[in-house]
Amino acid sequence: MNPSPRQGHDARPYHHGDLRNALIEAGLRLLEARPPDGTQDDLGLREVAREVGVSATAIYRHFPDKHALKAALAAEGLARLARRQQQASKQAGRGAAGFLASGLSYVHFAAEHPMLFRLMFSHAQPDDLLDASPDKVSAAMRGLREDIAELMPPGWTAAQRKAAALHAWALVHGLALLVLDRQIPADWTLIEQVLAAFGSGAKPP
Amino acid sequence: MNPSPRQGHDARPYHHGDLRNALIEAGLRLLEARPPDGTQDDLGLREVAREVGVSATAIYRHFPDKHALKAALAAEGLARLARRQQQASKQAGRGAAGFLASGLSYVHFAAEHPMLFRLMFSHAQPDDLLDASPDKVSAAMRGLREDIAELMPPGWTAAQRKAAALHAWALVHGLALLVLDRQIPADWTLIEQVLAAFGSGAKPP
DNA sequence: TGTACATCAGTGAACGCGCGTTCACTGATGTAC
DNA sequence: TGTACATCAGTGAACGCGCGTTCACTGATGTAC
Repeated sequence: MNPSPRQGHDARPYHHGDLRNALIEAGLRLLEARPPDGTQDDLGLREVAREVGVSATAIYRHFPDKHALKAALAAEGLARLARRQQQASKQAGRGAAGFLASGLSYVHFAAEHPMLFRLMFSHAQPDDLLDASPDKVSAAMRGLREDIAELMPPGWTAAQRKAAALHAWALVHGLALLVLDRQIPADWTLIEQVLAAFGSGAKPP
Repeated sequence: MNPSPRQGHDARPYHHGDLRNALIEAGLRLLEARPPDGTQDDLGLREVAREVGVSATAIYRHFPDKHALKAALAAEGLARLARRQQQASKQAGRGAAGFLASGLSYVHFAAEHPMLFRLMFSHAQPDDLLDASPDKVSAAMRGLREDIAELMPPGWTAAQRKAAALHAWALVHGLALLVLDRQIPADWTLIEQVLAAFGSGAKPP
């Protein structure tokens, strides 16, 4: 009958069994609140527990150790990036416009969630994501790669397609990190121009 | 007369007045010895002192704080990268071959000194390096940009040149970091193929 | 050449801190009879 | 409906650790006379 079984003084920001989700959300919140320059190095286990309002040791009911918690955060970030890219390219249509939208959303995501973006790639499992497919990072990348495939003339060889896909990923990834590390200004007109030139200029070597 | 004034029991790896250099070299050595995955987060002040064989507080004679020490390491790394790029492109000649050599040396440097490369960009001063010039990062980038300038058809506008320079930098930077984060294998044939295609395919949008 | 003194690079103890992880525990919830 | 018991999420104290920085100091080197 009582929807809140923790007698009255229960003001926790999560319901029974949801501490795992609450921890992930808290971790994301802390990452968002961090200075984007990467100065404040590491997300702390105790820090996340504090944010949720729970003892530090409670985390060990849901994650074997600190690394597992961070990996879960990275996975959530990758899922969100993938969702955003798919959404952007679907909305823009196929072909060059889709590629531009997808690539721009990649850089935008990094700029808006700098510390999460850094965490995603420092905790993604090492794997050849251009060939091997069914893991989370490659899921996040699939949208971008499909758009690139659409751009390529049908006569291209597999090697040319692979090189073009790598080129596109490296380009947006490099742009994202140069913006995050403040090596270039977040000049979206310029960035869009670079991506658009790549999308429209694609041709076999 | 005595070339080693520190009576006999002087087995320090540096000469009088050279502790600053010894600290920087020790820091570089420690960075080289670190796992490349970025797992071992931070270079410690005490750690560097230990490597030189000196008390931790001795560092404060030469650097105001930990950040200054790391900035000096970053500056040294940037200088080495710049030297290497200039050397590579000079040897390969001007034009597309020079660009390819310069870009490849960028990615190679990152792959060979992963933690130093990361440090360089996490401690470089935030600045617009595409326009503003006379600092250390832009010195490191100048070689690459000059090679790109050589590639561009004379009829290009300033905006097109700027976009192409950014494209080239983002491309090699992205490739470097994807390799460091093990998102792609260190497949040098493939990487060279991507850079060569970019170098030869440059044309105005 | 010898003495007095200032300089200054490096020392070592101490500070307060936050960290990840362990451990034995508490106390509410769900189940069996 | 009531009682006995197992489960299990979360607690709080404690561990050992390494960190950056401070402080008063030591002792060798260089300089002035």
